[in-house]
Amino acid sequence: MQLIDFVKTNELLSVLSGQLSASLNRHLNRKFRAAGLAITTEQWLVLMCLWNKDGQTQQSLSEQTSKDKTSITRLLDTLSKHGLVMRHPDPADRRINKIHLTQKGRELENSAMEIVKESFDQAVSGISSKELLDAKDVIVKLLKNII
Amino acid sequence: MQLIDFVKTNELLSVLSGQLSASLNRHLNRKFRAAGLAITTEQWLVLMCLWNKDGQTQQSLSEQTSKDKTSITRLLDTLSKHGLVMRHPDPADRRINKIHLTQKGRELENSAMEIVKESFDQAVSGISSKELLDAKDVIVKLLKNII
DNA sequence: AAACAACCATTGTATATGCAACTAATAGAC
DNA sequence: GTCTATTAGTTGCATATACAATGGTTGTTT
Repeated sequence: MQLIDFVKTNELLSVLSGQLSASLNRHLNRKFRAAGLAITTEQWLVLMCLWNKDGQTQQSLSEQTSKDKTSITRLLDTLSKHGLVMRHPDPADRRINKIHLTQKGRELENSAMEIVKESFDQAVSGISSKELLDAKDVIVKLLKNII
Repeated sequence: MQLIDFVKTNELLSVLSGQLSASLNRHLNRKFRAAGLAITTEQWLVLMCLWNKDGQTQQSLSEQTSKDKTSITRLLDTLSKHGLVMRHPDPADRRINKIHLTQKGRELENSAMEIVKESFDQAVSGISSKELLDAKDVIVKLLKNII
């Protein structure tokens, strides 16, 4: 018996959502790789924050992504190593790094978002908007219950 | 703006589910630790398969948990190191390891499942059964779309 | 029986994650 | 102004994850 079946009969929605998350993660990682984009889903998530607003602090990225600030430190180490972002110390507050996209980092936006959009379109095919909105509401409620 | 808000306005249900998964993971890990149980959520998932049916192969565990068999190899390395499971080579087919719980591994079941139940009860509080079932259906549909 | 394919598990390598403890810098209280 | 609390970021450690490649083992074909 697949765990998914066990879960279905035991109401473990949360486990299912973990499988969805992991599955979509793998899916996206493979698509990025297949398209020659040397980024991971996690890196994309951080980049998306920066495409939305460049020059943010690590603390801010940590809050937006709900990742530990340690994880952000190391994700940025990798992104920096790959030449997609740079840390700029803030002269006004020397505790702070402002994170800026490089040219290379900015150039990734269109191709990466296109791949993401394709994947998400595939994921939601055959599911109505109402179903998606309702499911999203439930997930938000679950999130609020355990935060 | 929290990423969660960005996501809400952009229909990225999948990102939300990733946050739910990560959040519940952290939540459970902390509860296990607080209760003095030296296991992680991922280890619990594998142990749950074994509590359900002892003596399975790694391949089988891999399929049930939707994890790569490499991940299972290493999860079992850890579980074995901690004395919760043992690998028994199958004399009938020397490619196979049968994974068996130790006494210590069996004894964990009740306390671990109690903690999980508490957490899940907390997560679903204030959400109706219908909402949960509908959300689960949507997640299963999403999963099938990207597998 | 030999050759080939399929299968199970492991190792190498890279990435991601979070807790605890730490350093450094700023803000606030007095 | 000094002492303290808070904040931002990093490092040490343990864990988790997956792809690619490999070693053995079993099954299949001829």
